[in-house]
Amino acid sequence: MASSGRDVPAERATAAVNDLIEAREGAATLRIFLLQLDDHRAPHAVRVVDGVLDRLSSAMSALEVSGAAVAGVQSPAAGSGSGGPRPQLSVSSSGNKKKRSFSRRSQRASDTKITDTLDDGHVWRKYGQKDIQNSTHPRSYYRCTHKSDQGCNAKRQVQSSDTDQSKYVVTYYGKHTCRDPSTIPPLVVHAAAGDAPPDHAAGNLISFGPISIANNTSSAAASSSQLYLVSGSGAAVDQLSTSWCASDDVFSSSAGSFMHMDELIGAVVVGSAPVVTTTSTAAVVGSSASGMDRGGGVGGTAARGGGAASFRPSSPNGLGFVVGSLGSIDGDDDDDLFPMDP
DNA sequence: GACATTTGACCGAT
DNA sequence: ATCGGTCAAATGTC
Repeated sequence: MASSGRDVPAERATAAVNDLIEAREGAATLRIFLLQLDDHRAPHAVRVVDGVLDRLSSAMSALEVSGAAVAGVQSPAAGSGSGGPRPQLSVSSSGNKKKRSFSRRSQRASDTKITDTLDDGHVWRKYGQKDIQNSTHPRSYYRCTHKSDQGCNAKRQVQSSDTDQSKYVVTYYGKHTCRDPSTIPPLVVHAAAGDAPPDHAAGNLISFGPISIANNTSSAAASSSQLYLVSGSGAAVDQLSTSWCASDDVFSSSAGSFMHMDELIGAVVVGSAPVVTTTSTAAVVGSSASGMDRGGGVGGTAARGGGAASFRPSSPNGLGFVVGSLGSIDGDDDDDLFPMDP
């Protein structure tokens, strides 16, 4: 079958080039690390790594000749310099069914990898699948699951390898601008004397990463619902304790017990994920947060400074959530802790 | 009910 | 005309 001298598929070549690049970067990192080692064997290790780097460099320069064509790495219209995608073509309004603004392929730099797992630490949402001309396997199209809530434009295409069924050719487009809950360091906003929490909040500060709200998003669900709770009493303020939130129950490791949401009266929640849309970071959302339940609540504090806020209806005591950019939560200071998408 | 996936249709590029 | 990427309605799952 494959013995007829066919060219290496572009995607495989691209993957190979990318692997070389990554290998070289890794080796370079390792070299730096070795140079910092206080070990008599380090110089020898550095020489070995240097050799590896040389080999990699020469292999890459050899590929570079035809590599320009090979590389999806540097797609023709790759807009790294030109500011990304070319201007959107006018949306066809002729059709009464579907209209769209296209972002065509090859408009952004891509990064192709061959992996044996589809789990890359991000949560993806599949939005299409196509049979591809010279491929035996269909290609699946994914976008970051945080596209809707954070405007993350990362995408990937996944195709089973033609040569090795157990492997996938994964091509990434765009970069993640979202914050994955599992990778976010807990954000703790210490209440300074000047920006004291509201009376009833008793200094409880809760921060969380981007959330998808509903506890149903497969692997992300668990981490999405992590809450970090800082007790507001005395020295405990400086103690960060990890809390796990399942539905309405919050476990506080410092408290050593489960707390019901209702007990967290007036806690201030600071997050990075605009549950609503990225354009509404300054909106107070009481009824339309896509995932958050709605209802009335504390309001005052949570909404102060312009975080998008929504409130759980099940919380008669008015636990408030501030969702979205922290913004100038305590005044006019432009003290955003999270960069928000335009 | 909310969210994810499937799948046929649409549409721009080639 | 064909291909590939995306949309969005229908469907499935929790």
